[in-house]
Amino acid sequence: MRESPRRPIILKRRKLPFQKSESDAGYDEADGPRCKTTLTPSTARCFPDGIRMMDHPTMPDTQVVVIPKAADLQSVISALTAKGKECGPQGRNKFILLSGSTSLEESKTLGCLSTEPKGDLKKVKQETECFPLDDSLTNIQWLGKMSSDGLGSESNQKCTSKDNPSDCHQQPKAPEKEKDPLSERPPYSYMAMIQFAINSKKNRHMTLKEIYNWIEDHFPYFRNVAKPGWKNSIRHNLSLHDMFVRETSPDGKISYWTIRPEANRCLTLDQVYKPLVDPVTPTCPQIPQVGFNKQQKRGPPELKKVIPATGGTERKMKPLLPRTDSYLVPIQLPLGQSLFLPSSSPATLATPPHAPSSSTPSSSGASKRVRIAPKVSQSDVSSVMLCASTSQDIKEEPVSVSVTPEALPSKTRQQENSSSRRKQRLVLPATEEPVLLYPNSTLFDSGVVSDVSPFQDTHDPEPQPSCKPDPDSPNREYTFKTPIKSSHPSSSTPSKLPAVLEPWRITPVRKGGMLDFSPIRTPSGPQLTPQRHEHTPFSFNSTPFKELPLFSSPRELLTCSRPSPRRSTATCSRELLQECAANRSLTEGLVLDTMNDSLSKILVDISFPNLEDDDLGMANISWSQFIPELK
DNA sequence: GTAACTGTTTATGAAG
DNA sequence: CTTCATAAACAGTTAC
Repeated sequence: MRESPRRPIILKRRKLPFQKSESDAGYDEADGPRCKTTLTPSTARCFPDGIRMMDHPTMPDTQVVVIPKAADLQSVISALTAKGKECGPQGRNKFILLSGSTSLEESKTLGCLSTEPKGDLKKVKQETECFPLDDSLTNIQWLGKMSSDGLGSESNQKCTSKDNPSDCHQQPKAPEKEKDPLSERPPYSYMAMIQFAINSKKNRHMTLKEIYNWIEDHFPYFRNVAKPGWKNSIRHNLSLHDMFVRETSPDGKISYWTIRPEANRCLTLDQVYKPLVDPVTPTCPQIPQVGFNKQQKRGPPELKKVIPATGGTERKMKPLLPRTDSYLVPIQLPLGQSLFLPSSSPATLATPPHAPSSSTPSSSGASKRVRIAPKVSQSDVSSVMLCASTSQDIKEEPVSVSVTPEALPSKTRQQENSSSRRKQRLVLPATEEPVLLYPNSTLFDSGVVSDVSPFQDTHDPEPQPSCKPDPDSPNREYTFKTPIKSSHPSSSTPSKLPAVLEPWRITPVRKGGMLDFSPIRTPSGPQLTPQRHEHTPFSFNSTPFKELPLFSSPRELLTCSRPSPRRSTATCSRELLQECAANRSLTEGLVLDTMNDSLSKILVDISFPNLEDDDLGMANISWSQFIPELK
């Protein structure tokens, strides 16, 4: 490496301490009084009947909101948004949304809503819906009232739109920059630019060449200034990040790249580029939303840093990171026993005893670098993925759909058997799409039991059709990624903390093609099938996710409200899970905390499988009844 | 066969 | 310690 890479602005740290930082207060000075967290009639504005809100027992800034199924989610979100705004950063501005049905059968966490004091709500989205998200929700413009006319500088917004005329309006022409846009490197990371490129297409897939072209077209720097190596970097990024999925055309002749829908925030260039109206005024609405996280403390200085010394009048980019800066944090809702029903699904808390250490990247000991796992065929990979990616990068944990060798095209199989280094597996055409086994399983041993062998070929004989995303969506079969992406941390940007080590993060697949991000573990039932490993269709092992402040367990999260060291959580987590299994008193979920991040989407979905048998009627039950802790 | 392209992986360093 | 950029080796594919 001869030259130090210029770190894109977006690379600014996004990670946030889970606990609310006092420094955050710096952004809300303009806001009204901090609201007291307790829900009062004044704060509970216009919520449809049946909505229950309660303060989270341990998270001072969070409230649990139970929304009747019939309720209009959007209106609720709007109301919550308003409420969050009122509350300001010190108030309860995060909401765990639980959908409540007349019975709890379908109750689930819809997501978590985090609001910003500034009022630009972090939207909540029912991520069980198909991806990619509708632009209305994924559009980040809400983040900062941005106007696309500020697109600027580097993004010369040339409307190339050969493929996508819509790009023209999507990426409005930027005022010509005075500054020699041709020689200025865009402040975006390759990952971001790739996303911009891919998202600029309606079908959201692009060939490598198209990506090159798009980038060159929109960022002349790469055409005119950058060394040829930038293409290598593009390829590298495509391969490296889980969010990018390579697919081939039905005829197998064309290879194109897509973004995993659940990881796709549908970022487009105009969405992240915003002029800084008043560079010296940190009160810019966007600022609070910038995912500067730790750097937020420094606030303005950081921001200034990204302002061109010469220009100074505009912020080069909206510090919205396409990756996950969001914080998916596990939560656990203490629930009455009644909520725990014997699982009809393989979901289980019965985490097989395993030695997480063996698969833990950190377990490599002193080795600074995580070694890449040995090449394994995809079919051998049994990894568990939790998918809750929200960001660009969310660095998704590998999703692993176990594919039987038979399911692979012969060619692919041959490659697997060959000594070829090429490990990537293409997304298969829908017709060849591998099916999941045990779709309901929420726990995949393989991932968990890494000590045994994460690469064991499960050879699950019976594929399951469930969890089949839109056939046209890249969302199908993420498994055919390289092992590095799909199962183990390895690479120049090593993935950390394999999801498999944290069973509580495992997401079951829900039938009907809907994603179910529920990490909830139900007591292991008879269905617990040890062989079931890898079949989560989506995994969130992309970078962002890895960045999440992880808790060894939801309990830890709730009780500690602090980030815990990532790498030493496996054991604890397992123990906790076992404990949970024992007392059946916990419901776990993930909370995506976007409070301090740019992330706007909530990808949390906690489901309560098998509650249909439960007699509880949500409509008639107050959470406080079975969640005493929630007062 | 060869070059070019594409994709994967490893390695390293800067910045935060 | 993490994230990202960069470089490069290497392998598979494709076009000529």
